[in-house]
Amino acid sequence: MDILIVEDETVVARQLEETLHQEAYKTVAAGSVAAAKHAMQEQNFDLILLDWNLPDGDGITLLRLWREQKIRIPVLVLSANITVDDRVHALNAGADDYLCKPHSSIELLARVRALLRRDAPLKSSKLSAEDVVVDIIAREVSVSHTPVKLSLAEFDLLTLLMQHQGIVLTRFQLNEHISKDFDRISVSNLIDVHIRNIRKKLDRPELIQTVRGVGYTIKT
Amino acid sequence: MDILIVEDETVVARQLEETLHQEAYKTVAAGSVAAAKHAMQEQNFDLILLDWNLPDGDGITLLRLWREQKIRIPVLVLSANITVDDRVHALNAGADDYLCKPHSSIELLARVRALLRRDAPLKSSKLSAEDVVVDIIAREVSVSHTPVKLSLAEFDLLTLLMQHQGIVLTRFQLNEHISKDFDRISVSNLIDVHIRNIRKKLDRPELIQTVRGVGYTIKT
DNA sequence: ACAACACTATGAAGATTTGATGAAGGGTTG
DNA sequence: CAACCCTTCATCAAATCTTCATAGTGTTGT
Repeated sequence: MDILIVEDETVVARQLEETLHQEAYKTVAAGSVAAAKHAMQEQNFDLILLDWNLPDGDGITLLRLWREQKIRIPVLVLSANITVDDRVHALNAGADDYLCKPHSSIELLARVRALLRRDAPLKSSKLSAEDVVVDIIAREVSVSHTPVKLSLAEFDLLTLLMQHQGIVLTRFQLNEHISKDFDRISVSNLIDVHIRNIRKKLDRPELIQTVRGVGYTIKT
Repeated sequence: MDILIVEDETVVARQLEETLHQEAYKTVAAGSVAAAKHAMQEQNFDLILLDWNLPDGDGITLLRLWREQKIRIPVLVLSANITVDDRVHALNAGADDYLCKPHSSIELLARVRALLRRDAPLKSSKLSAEDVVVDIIAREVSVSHTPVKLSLAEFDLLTLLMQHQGIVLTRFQLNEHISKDFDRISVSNLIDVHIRNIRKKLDRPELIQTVRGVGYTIKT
């Protein structure tokens, strides 16, 4: 079993490697996004340990990239202080599990074993409403079994709405989850435009309902 | 609005506080049953977030104690367990709502808002009178299981009346809750018109009763 | 009981707000 | 540079808010 460790702090990386070697896993360490990409081209891995903060980019972008390339290797995200929202972000981007640092070696090994077990396949990562299915890990959307291509923002918006079926989400809440610049306050109708594009692509005008004066929602 | 957070894991407690601070709620964290009791004697709270598992006792006992003391502050129970039994136990003990961990900040805030919107604690996020049900989180109204579409002002007015069943609300009070311009003092029969429209849409003329010379009310 | 009054209900019209939509500029990527 | 995506903007249509005039109903005093 080969495990790729993407972690910039060499001390932490070496600890991880030692722990994993205890159970005879083979490891490769990459200290940056570039190194991780390179390693992935060189070799096939069975599992990836991915640090959230990297010197030349962040883990979430890398993870999204892999998932878009249909790379379905289980990914265990590591983060120093993972907030509830980070956790949501991680799962949205296609992570299979997450672990807060610092952690015990027992905990790490338990999760690694769980992810490597073939008979326990990746957790159900699909959300559905009507005949629309969103696969978070594969980052694919389909309407009555026909795949539909959504852009990044469109996918994230649809996912958020699907994850909160029955709850009305305000434009502000929706905007917070798709914008990378936290400080920028959008006064435009950006969300409206994205929603419109989603509706057009899915050809299901009724799926996302407008709640006038409040926001948008997908009913249960 | 002051919120008491009873949670022993400091990491989780801090996440909760951060989330709540986003919407300008003031928070106090207590890491044990003893600390929670002490905090309750020091200060008045508008809402309590209560973890189910605590180091020196469990949440359900604490909740029962409070309810026996006629402490009627809304309590939102947090738990890692998802079983139906736990949920039933929590509601039986006097909890107002129930949330599983991990959860998104949006979900938490939605439920917190729903619970703070009323003065008298009620189970779950739904208000009802006769066969009319108002779901605050989904922002849906139904009459004998048939959904009814209300406008923003109509929904807010009906909600306010439902939250204060048995209490007569004056036009001034009702107006304050739906108007965005604080300074504008309505001298018109704006509220009357909204009430009329609600009555017409719900087809329940008796639900909202007119109290001549005072305002409107919904009886218990 | 009756009139005078005060308060509420109702219908409709005008004003305002909100969302939908098409198009276009700018940025990024391959 | 070509394709794609994000973002903004102007405009139109529709939903909603607000006002007003008038009709209806209960209340009070004589």
